[in-house]
Amino acid sequence: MEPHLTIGEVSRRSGVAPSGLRYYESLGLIASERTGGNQRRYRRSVLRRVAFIRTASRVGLTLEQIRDALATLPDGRTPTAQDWSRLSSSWRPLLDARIAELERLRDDLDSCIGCGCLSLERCALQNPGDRASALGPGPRYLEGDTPADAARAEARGGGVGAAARR
Amino acid sequence: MEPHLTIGEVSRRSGVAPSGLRYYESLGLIASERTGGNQRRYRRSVLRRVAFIRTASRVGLTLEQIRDALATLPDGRTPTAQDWSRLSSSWRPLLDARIAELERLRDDLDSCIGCGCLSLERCALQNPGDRASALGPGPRYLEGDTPADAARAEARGGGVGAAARR
DNA sequence: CCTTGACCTCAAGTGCGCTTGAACTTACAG
DNA sequence: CTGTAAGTTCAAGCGCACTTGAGGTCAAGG
Repeated sequence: MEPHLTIGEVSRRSGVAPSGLRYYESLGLIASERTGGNQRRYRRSVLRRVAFIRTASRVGLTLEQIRDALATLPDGRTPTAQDWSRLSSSWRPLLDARIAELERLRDDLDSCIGCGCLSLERCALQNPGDRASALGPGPRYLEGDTPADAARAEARGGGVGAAARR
Repeated sequence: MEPHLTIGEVSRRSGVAPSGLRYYESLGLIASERTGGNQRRYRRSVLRRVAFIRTASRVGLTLEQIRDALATLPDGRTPTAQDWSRLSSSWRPLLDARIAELERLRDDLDSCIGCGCLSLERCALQNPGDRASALGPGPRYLEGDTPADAARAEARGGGVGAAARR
């Protein structure tokens, strides 16, 4: 299968803007060949790859983590359904953890709502107990000096592939 | 109650770095008085306010939304437990929605995992059906031109106070 | 009085995930 | 052949939530 999709076609079919696709390529998440006139041409498999990237991103992984996960795909051949399945199944625990944390937060909220306390010392909302925090892929990924930062940094750490672990 | 907490004390007791507290103040989320020597002094109620900010932030609100929510607190008097309760109860639907979305994503993942499809046309993961997306407070808040961006922008829109509704 | 640590302001930097703009080239339809 | 839509590169910008650094001031103990 020779590459024949233009960046515009991939963009339309994936919902990712051309600039986004170029950005993905600059990070090594997708690849393209070039025409004589230096224009990108993609093979159809890039669509699945982009689909994976978008979904993984929705799940909350950083592009770096996704790149690492994609790097574990077989080199020579086109990835099989099993390959993709293996990768995406690794999201499961991550999703479970995120859901659990939000539920805990919600329940704490419920138990606090009557008192309106939000006390720093006593309130469950303020003292998460387990220090699992990070809700989404927020900003600041540095390990910090403050307790709050440290706790946040802890909560991080990917669940896919050889994701950067600290 | 005259203000007597230094920024360092508030920082230690809230877990928010001094720079963070100054940043909050610059955005109008908290207030302080000054000593003769221009140093900040806080009243104790700022601790509860900061607690609210941190928790709301964990829930996924932007600082702007939080500021708007805080603006609905009574002007003259110190907020009561009921005031805080009213504010934080507005998080409930937001949390519920986020949880529901993640669960849907997880379930879709489960049904996809066998096939490893991630097909752009057929896969539930790729066609969320309802276009509720946004997982956490990610980047890019502009309403975009692409379908993907539009869908993302839709998913946004706060649930607290007079949050910017487009 | 002096040192030390905590505080001040202001501008700039960071990290992520892109987008935008300028200046230019290519591909294709008529 | 020509017009135009779509492509190219590169640098810079954006939005959020902060942090960092430079250069200086303040407050309290010895």
